[in-house]
Amino acid sequence: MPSNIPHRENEINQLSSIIAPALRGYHPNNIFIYGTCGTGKSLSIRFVLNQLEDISRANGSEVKTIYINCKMKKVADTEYRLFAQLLQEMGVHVPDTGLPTDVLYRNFFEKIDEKKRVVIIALDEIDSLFKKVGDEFLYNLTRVNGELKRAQLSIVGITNDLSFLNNLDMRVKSSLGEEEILFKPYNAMQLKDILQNRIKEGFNEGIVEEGVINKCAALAAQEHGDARRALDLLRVAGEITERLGDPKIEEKHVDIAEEKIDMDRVVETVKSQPRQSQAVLYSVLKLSNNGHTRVLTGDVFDEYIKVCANNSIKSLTQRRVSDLIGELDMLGVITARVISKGRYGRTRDISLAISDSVLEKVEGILRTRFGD
DNA sequence: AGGTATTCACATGAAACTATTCTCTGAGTTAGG
DNA sequence: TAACTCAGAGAATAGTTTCATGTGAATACCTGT
Repeated sequence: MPSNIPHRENEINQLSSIIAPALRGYHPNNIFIYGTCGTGKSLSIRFVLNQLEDISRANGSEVKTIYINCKMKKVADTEYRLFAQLLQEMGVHVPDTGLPTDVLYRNFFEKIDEKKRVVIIALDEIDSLFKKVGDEFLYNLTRVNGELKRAQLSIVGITNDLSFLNNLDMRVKSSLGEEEILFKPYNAMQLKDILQNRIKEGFNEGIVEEGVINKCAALAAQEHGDARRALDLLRVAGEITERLGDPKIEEKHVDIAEEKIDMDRVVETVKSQPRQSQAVLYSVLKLSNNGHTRVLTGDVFDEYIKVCANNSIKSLTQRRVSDLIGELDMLGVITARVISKGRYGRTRDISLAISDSVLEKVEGILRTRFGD
């Protein structure tokens, strides 16, 4: 976490002024924050919440802030786990399983309401949780305030899905969206500034060439101004330079970094897929190697059955394979477009979405796992 | 020629099932007093 | 009598299967000219 956050002064001020009443024991409005990824949303809210806690500690007011990322696997990606995590943050341990959800819910209320205070909960990537379990938990949470006797609860929702608010139930929408803040993407100039800031803290002077900063900023600006992307590029370029023993970071290192980030991402996701999903991917791979111009769901399924037979794996239904193909598409390993071939049905047009060098590596991994 | 109806090959949805892991509870057992 | 053991009921979750319904447009089939 950097010590200062350039180009987000406005947003941070807004956030602060909305949240500040907490220090005087008032209930701050619920806030809804949106903006694409890498625009500093999480960073800003965490910064503000930290400050709030510091100040409240200093002047003795009862404020508790909780930051939770709803996307983290095994942490808060279901309603049960969200409340489990909230309770954890309040200092109560709850088991992973075995308890009914509404018990957690009750415990949570009692815990919050045990004394007079203001509690602020920031739910990052709230849309991913919503997609999994619907908006019931949000409704419950927003409704809480009326039921609490002593404490006050405010919610900060963070999402990178701009249309998220529209999908919500009206009641939740009006309650959660009391205040809205939009984080705009950084432009290339701002990205440069951010990079320069970090370079001052992270690198020795004169190591990073001017062109490198421009390049990182430009590449990231193409990806809707994603600052994290820019910083990753710079960091990986730095690592590569160090490994090669070169004295300075140059543009060519950024090129390698770009390639490597992509490669690592794909290889990691492929490796971490369950066996069935890998088998499906392997089938896609084999088919497109055989020069099929158009790989369709049916083709993949047939091939997949063969792969399963060869490896004595229990094969799944077509329904499931169809979903797996969709998942691989989401992961960006393959591209699967739904097309209609008129009289000849509707299916997915599937192709690989990875560059040749990465492909080679992936193929190696899968081949050792499934043979020919 | 132009318009409508069919039809294909899956997509997409919903519900239900399987297996695993874990808590809670109460009955039965056991050790110690 | 308190402490311990253990089986059974219930939960949460991930990953599937089963059943049901949806769908875009290339063709087949009509229609009237």
